[in-house]
Amino acid sequence: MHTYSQKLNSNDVARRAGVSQATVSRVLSGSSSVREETRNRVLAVIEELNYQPNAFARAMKTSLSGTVGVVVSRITNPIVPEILLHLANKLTGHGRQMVVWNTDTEGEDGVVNAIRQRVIDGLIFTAAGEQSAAMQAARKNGMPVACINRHITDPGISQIAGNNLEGALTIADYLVSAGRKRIAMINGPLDRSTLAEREAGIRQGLAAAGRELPEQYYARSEFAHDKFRDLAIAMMRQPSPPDAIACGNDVIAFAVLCGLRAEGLDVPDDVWVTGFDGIEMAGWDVFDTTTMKQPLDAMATATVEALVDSIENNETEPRMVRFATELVIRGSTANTPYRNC
Amino acid sequence: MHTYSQKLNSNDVARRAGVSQATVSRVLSGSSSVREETRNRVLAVIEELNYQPNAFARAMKTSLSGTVGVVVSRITNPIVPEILLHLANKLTGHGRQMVVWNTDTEGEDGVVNAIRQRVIDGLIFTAAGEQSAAMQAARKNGMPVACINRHITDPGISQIAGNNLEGALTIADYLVSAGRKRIAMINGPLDRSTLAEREAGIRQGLAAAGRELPEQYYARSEFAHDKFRDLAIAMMRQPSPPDAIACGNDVIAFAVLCGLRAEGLDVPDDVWVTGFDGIEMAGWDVFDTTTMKQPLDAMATATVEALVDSIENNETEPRMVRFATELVIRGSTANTPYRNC
DNA sequence: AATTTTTGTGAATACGTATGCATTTATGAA
DNA sequence: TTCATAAATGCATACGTATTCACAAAAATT
Repeated sequence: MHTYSQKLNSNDVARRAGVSQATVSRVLSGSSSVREETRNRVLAVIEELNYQPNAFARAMKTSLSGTVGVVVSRITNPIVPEILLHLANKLTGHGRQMVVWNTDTEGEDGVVNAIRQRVIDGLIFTAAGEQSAAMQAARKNGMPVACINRHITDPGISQIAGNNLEGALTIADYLVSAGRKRIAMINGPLDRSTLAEREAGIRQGLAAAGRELPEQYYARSEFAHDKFRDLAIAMMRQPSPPDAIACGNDVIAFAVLCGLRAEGLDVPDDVWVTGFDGIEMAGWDVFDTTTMKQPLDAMATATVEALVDSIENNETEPRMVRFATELVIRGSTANTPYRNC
Repeated sequence: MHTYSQKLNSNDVARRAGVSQATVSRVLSGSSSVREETRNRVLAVIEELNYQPNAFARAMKTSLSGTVGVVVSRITNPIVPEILLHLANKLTGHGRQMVVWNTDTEGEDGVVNAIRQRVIDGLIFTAAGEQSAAMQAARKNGMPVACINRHITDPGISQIAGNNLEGALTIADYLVSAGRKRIAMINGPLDRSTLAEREAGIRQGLAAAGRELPEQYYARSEFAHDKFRDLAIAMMRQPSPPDAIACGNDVIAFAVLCGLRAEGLDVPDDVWVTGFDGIEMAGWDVFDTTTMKQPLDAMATATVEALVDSIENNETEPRMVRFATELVIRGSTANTPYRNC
């Protein structure tokens, strides 16, 4: 038999330690100096009674909850859990919790309420949403915000992302220098800054080689596996199909590979495929996708640091960080060496 | 120019509406009866001032936060985001928020603290963890708990899962009746009830057909893509390789398919493969995996209902629900019709 | 009309912590 | 030793809500 841990408060601790409640509070928050001996006595009682400070009372006084919100657009997009994993690890390291909102299916009401009620100390955006209700609510309520893997025009907000333009330039150069003649691109919505920047990089890279991205080698659709798959099929059924398809990200590349497989085409013999992001699945044999790897771990670290500094130290200077990406060559392109200049 | 929404409290509303603070509280919580006219007047002022009740103060009084915790083992396992998506939707429908802990990399300290401090009203377990620190802490602190997609021996906890045994029996019957002669199984850790139950189902199903699962056709490893992949390769290199591999779940099946592809084997000509779960990716062309689909949406609904009832209505009777699964036949097995008896 | 019951409302209090202010104790300089 | 200064601690209060108790008014019952 056991009893639920009875509700203790700092007064109980204070009484037993022979100090005032204020001292207990000071020991816990470390805000003010407490004599070594007194501190140890209090800590011993806390240990002995198994006392846990009341998070709500603390939050009410400080207006800080220790919780950070994360807004994602589609949690089932495989890159999202990878990002969430890193964010959660970093936040845990700061003694913070993570609330997740999936705006795709939930809508934004939940986040907006949380912002207005300030039940979170700060917000991380993975989803686009420059003009989203959540972003506007955050701005209006003066809530610290950081964006990971997205660029927005507001210069007052910390933004941590990979260098998509440079990465895409490298991909274009890699494909051109490997002798690909008819390079195509399949991309997703351009209101996602990552995809827009990568497309710009591919176009720019081709132009630098005196090439271009002709209309019939370019296709774009909203974000849906089957749509990308069908675009790939349609593209390869053209009279003169491309011999390389650069995709806006790995997930698009997977869908394209599915389409090619459905058409009975061989990769890389018939056509090369490249992705972008370097998510785990890209290394699986069935995909084996050449990709541009983003350092998600470092990006998550930077994002959390920026946000936490903004929360704890009233740091107002936004941080704009671009991380270098790394070309990972795999079987979806012939195994040719490539020296990045 | 704008100002941040100034901090209002229920006293401000009360004053402006010409009532007492208690009445404002009653209007908001709906706990007690308020005259129609008074209520409307208060609501009008709330609207006018754009007042938001303070969630922390409310939480302190009621000892309820409106937040539910979800414990997952590995958020990057593709079935996890699918489950989280459904859970989040249902929780949002109940006006609740979701905190996620990924015990694989974060450890359990975060959850345990949250439990002890009661910053969450209830907890949903996706991860195993019958003997986990979090589960024990939840029990010790009398926190409402529900398990989805996992079975634990504690009969005092609501458990919602698919009928793994029946589903696996069906798979075995399907493979046998389709004429597969050498049926193998590749599985993950048996301390995951889902995998254990499915293995039992396969064995039982084979036995019912007068067959068995010989040692050389059975392999198991911890949960890691490469391990499953290598197990598949090793199994197919045997003198008399199997002509069908039943996998503990879809993700294992994906790894097996990767191994088969690496070996240059054809599916389903050389060997059939089945998964279990029916996650989205199983329908992608590169996998095209025959699987046993679990009704995750319904399962999530049942889980959240059980937990919320337990929280709000002090419902103590645990709910044990098993959902029927559905065989989805795809290209990883020859497209033979199957009549489930 | 007189009584009982119900309904609506206000005053006061408690939840558990952090912190400004006042006070005591320790420390160091003269 | 004496005084000035710094460090350590206690007292009291505020954070914003929910809720008990008391009471008045209205409704229902006799």
